[in-house]
Amino acid sequence: MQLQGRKTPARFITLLFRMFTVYLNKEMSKLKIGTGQYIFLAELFDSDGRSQEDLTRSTFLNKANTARALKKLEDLGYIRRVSDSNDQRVKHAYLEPVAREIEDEFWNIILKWSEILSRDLSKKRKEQLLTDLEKMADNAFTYLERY
Amino acid sequence: MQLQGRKTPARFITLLFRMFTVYLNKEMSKLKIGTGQYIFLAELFDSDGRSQEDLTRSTFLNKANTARALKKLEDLGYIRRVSDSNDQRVKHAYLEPVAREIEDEFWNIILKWSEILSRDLSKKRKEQLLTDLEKMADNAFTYLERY
DNA sequence: GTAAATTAGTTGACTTCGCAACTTTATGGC
DNA sequence: GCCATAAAGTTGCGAAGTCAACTAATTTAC
Repeated sequence: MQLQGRKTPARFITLLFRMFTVYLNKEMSKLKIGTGQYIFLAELFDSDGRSQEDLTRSTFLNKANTARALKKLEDLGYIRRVSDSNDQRVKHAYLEPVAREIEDEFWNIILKWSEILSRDLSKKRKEQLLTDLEKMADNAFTYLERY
Repeated sequence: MQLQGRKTPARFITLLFRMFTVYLNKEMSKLKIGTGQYIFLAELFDSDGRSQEDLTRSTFLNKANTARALKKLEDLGYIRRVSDSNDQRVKHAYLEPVAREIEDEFWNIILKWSEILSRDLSKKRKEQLLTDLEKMADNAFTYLERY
């Protein structure tokens, strides 16, 4: 693969994301979900019952998009949305059993891609890389927070 | 920043891309371009006169999307599209002087983000990270090629 | 040399995403 | 308590992206 021109982290991340999207579009179609729903399912598998506002913040997507993606997941039967009893403005998203049924396959798709990416990297290198990726994400987050 | 749940390269890349998009949307609006045009301008600044097919392959976007994004860049006056004299099917995209005028500012926006990301990483660490990102991109590319 | 297959690009229909305006509910100041 | 403000979610509209069907030009097979 020949990336001509400037090699910056930003360029590689864009490229890696684009390739991941191509992969996801093919693999996730088996589970009847698209790239628009993938990220929300991942968040909910990590911790169920989050509010839309919370999901919006942790995905860095727009709240309008969150509302529509969750609506679609609800229509598909993967989640249900429940109003907070203390604050009627807030809606929490809860996974339905159907979602749990695909959870293993879902993570396998993500893990497979992660293995493809880190092929031929030593265990030590992989760990270092994950640490650095986390550091970058943290730096970006801190910057955007005080933007 | 608290990424709960599984820490895989794939998750971090998704997150980093999302944050980059938020940043780009704000910064690139100064140059009157959106995220849809950014990636094509970057490619053309790297090497001018590429064909749409070539740009489609190196961005991992859909050729339909390439056609429309270039049409928009053409309408904005940033590029012109010229048919190949040997193969009338092929169209090459060439940067117009107006595009060259914003090139420095364009790259500064990208470089600034790259610096934000790698803040507090040693020079050695940064180099290692770039090498590893390139390796991952190469692995992904190889995989998708023989998909 | 010509018909069939391939390739580059375009278009239509649809999904994903952002922005801004809106509704509804909650909070703060006085 | 009451009004202004804020906060969570929804909706309209336009931009960005995918897929599949199409057109036009080129290549391949015989």
